[in-house]
Amino acid sequence: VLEAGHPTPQRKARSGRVSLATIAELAGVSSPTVSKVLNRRDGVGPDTRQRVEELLRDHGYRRAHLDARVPTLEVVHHHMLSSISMEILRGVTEVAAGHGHTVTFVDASHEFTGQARWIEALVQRRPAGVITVVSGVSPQEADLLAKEQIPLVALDPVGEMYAVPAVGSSNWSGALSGTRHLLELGHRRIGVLSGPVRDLSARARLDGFRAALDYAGVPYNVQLERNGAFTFESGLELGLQLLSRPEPPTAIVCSDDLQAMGVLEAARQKGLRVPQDLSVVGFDDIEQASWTSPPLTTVRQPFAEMGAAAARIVLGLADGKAPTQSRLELDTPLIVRGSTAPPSPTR
Amino acid sequence: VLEAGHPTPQRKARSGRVSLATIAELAGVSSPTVSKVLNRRDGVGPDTRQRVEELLRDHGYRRAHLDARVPTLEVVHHHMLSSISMEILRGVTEVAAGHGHTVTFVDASHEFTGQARWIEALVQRRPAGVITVVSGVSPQEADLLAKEQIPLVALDPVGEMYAVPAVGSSNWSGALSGTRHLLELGHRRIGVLSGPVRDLSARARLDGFRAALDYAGVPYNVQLERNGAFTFESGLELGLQLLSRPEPPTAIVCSDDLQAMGVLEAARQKGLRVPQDLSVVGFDDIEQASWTSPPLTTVRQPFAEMGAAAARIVLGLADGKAPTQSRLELDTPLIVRGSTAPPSPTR
DNA sequence: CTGAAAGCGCTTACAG
DNA sequence: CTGAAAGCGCTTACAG
Repeated sequence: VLEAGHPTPQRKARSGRVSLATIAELAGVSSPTVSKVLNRRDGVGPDTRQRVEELLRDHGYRRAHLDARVPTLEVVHHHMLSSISMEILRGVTEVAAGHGHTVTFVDASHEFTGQARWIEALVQRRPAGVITVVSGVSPQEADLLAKEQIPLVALDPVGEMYAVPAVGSSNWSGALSGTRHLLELGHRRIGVLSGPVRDLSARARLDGFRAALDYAGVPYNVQLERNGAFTFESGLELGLQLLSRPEPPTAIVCSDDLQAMGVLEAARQKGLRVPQDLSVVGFDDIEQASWTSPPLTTVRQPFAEMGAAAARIVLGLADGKAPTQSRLELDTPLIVRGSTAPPSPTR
Repeated sequence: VLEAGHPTPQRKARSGRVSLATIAELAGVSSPTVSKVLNRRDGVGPDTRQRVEELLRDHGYRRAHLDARVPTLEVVHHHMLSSISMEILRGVTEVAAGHGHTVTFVDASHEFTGQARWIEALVQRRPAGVITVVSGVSPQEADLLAKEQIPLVALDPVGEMYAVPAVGSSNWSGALSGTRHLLELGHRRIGVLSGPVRDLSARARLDGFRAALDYAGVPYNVQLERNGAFTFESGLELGLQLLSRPEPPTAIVCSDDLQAMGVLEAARQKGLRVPQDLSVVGFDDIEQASWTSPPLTTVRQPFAEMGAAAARIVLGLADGKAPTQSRLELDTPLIVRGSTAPPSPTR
């Protein structure tokens, strides 16, 4: 029953949605009160708050606008790295969700026709922060983000650093401990498959390998070093090369698990048993590493944790908190499985 | 030089950004004019437009608010499927980007503390559409999305369908052709590893397998059927069971590549050579399938294409276009590699 | 082609 | 605890 004389102003229901003012009217309170409830501010009586909350819910109220600074972290990929990218994304998402942020997946590996460059589109969207995965960002891109005050963290970046905060893992120490493991088992003729030359983390792994030999007083034999890509095919091809030498290595350290899987296949093709005739060490500890035959001894990169750490740093940056260090390196433990053993005495 | 008497109102530069009014002032035009330029409406002279555009650019103008309906597709995962999820995401992203849409990655596999249920948070964000990956959505969740007019497409959903448009692949025909391939090679004692019983696509694969036998007049032997999970471990365990039988199968059809990799390992442990002593067929054609030893013969699911198709359908739905069919099935070609061969005559 | 005026959907600062 | 008033950052409808 309407009270006599009570005005019933007609709200234009734009797009069929109720406005804050409508809710206020229905609740018999003012707009500021509804606004306070909506924004979880205090200064609203418990009954009023509850009544307004109910109305808001029942009428499916949604704000008409969102702040342009959207609670989103954008994760930019230039190369898709299948299960690795997924692990990183999982880590980022977990932290982001805990802070009420959403995660946008950006594939910058190819520019789409008619699209602005990914960075321009990204800037337009005004995310709270950006995380680049594996391949970093150009100095110009970093500058643009800085100018736009969009915080950026590089995850395991390749190449130069332009003072962008970064999260990586201890590539050098990882390769060092993988190599030491082989040395301790008694190997002396150890081959190494390195990664892309322009890739700093690949370089760090190679240096860690060399450092371990050096430290153990084992002379470095360039003949046993092969440079390749982070792929199965590369591991297969270079593994075959190394194993076809007159004096083949008794162990091979790889810079990537895919490579190591290629080496496992090379050994198979050469009729060599792993680990009896050849020990193999990988890098990354992807899921498949525990399913190879034998399961792969490898250096673990904690991808989900790296994603989570990167997310925490961007989120902090967005809050005006400078990171305590410009580069965070997570630990790379050696996971010993079945692909390593002492060298056979006959070889 | 300032004109005498020209007022210089002080704009409060909130958050350091210029407002539309500031730009209008600088351009010596009114707000409506700037608004028109901004929204690419006509009714603005070319010179004026150009001047305003320049000012907008030079001052890095950004709108303070965004329409709540954001050009975003949200991809919801309940289980992470490593490289498969990544492929799907790639397909979705490519199509979305082509339509100026962004892709948000939602991990609904566990609810985070203090967070609303993922669906509530999602509804608040008002994406243009939602794609669920592999595990679908509850009827309540589907209803909520329908009520909120947020279009939904289920990618390869498990279980019931609640009239949600879906994109899948031809599971039944895929398993049929994988099995036929073995029959044509001469196999008769063929084992099968099925997937989770509640999973409709797993069921379709099992049925395709049975249909192939049936059609070829090969009697079905339940003893050679094992029910398991889509994991390496499951494949290893059940493969071992099957291969330990007094009359082991000469071939095994798997419902998943990971399972098939487990079977490969089981064969190895049993001292059986693949494909001479045992043929193995997988399902999915994940990247690793070509790196096993021998490379896996498998039924390909075109994940990126499925993601792309799902994206096209939600985008259409968001545009008010009903899909031409409620379920789209993409083709599942058989990829013949090295893990299948005629059965050895001695076995 | 342009802009004064009104309006929308909020929020803020403050008086009571 | 509540809300009238002012204000922000836009857009709309229309007069010129």
